[in-house]
Amino acid sequence: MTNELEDAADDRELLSDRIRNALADEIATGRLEAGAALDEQHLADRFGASRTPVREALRQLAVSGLVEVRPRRGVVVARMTPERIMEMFETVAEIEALCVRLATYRMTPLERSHLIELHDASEAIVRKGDFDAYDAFNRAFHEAIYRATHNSFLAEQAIAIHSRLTAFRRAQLRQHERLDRSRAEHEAIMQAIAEGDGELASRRMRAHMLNAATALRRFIEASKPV
Amino acid sequence: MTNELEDAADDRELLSDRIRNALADEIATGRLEAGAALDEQHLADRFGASRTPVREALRQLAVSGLVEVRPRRGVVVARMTPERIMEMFETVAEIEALCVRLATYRMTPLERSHLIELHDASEAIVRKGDFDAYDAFNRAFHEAIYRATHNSFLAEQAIAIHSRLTAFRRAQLRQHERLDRSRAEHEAIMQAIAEGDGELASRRMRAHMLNAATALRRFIEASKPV
DNA sequence: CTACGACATCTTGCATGCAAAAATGTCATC
DNA sequence: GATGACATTTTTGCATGCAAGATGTCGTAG
Repeated sequence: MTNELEDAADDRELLSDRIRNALADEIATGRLEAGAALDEQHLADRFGASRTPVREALRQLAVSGLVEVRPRRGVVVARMTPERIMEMFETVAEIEALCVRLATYRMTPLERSHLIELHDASEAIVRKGDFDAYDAFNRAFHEAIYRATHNSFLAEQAIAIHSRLTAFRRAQLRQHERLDRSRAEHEAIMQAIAEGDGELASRRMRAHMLNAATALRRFIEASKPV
Repeated sequence: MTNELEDAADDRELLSDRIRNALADEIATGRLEAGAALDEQHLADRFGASRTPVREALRQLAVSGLVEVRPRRGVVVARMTPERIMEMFETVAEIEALCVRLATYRMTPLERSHLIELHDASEAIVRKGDFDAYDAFNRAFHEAIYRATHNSFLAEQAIAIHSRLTAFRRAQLRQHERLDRSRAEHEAIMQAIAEGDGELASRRMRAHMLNAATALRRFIEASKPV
């Protein structure tokens, strides 16, 4: 009778939602790798549920693009081409750029000081070379910017798209010098924000994100010697 | 045994997908109005299906934000506050602005001439005051720009967000002078594209979208004398 | 007349059942 | 050894069943 979700958080939360969240997390973190088949019965057994909530979860994941449904032929973790990944990175870069521009003009002093705090704390993380901690910080940093746009719809969209790249970003950030550069780029963005120059912050953010993408591309090409 | 989907397109398409598409269309066009309850059994009867595919469709619509699921209390068509609508408009405006900037720099001559053709044809539509035709043209115009970014992921996101505003845009465009102004704004955007000035095209597109939003806001405030 | 609560009804959430399509395996033929 | 027809197994797509939670009604107490 034991299953992974048995003592999960809230009993009022729907089973299908918990399964969806669990799978989304596994896909985002890369524990479920691209192309992996998601057998309904197998997942149902794994989560101690029936196929119905599993199916609902899979259909929902398909809408957010994390899995691919091939009618009557099963569901697989979304398999993305390098081109598509680069497209996603460019999109995220542009959205981050526009978020930071709006945020620069709209953030409250409180939001600004919170962002500075976050950024300052990241120095210690970089020094320790703690990839997981930097990952968490990075997410917090970018989400703080999204929220500072004072446009919650935009923030939601940004978070959704950003999170779809999590799996790739993790791989890419596991390089020490990239961690260093990432923080330096954040520093430059912070400066532009401090000066109230949204356009400059925007350009720097775009460059920051595209640098990350380029680092990733190199990483992919290096590890896949076709 | 008659139901609305009986002679629908492709027999290989999943029932749940057809139901989802049908509902998405009804919500986008406003035939199903915000706040309307979506009873599973009722919809199942309406589509000549059982509750299972209906439930799958509803859950998927919830992910794309068209409906709201209140656990154990049913599903309703997403009810949006004026603030949220304005947020959505701003988001769309910014995304359109970035799309047209990228498109200006990347579109092929073929894409450019296609866009010009579309724009030219819209003059007759405005003269006739054919709202539905202009609606269709407008969609085609904007989607042509999305595609011209040569970033299909971005284009998909843009289409998804744009379509969520369809219901509101329709209401807003049913004013003759707005139709006229809309075309004039397109004209200005086309000019910037022709000059290869992506930044200018971007600013004009943002203004164009925000004008539409402002027109809508007036419309809403006028029709809701609280 | 309002507030409260027991009861009845309706709806949802999930499990299970079943038919059809797809995948897989078997075996004969070339 | 490769190929293809056919049987078997597996898996999906959808229908149905049932229990628990939500909602509505009505009677009674205050």
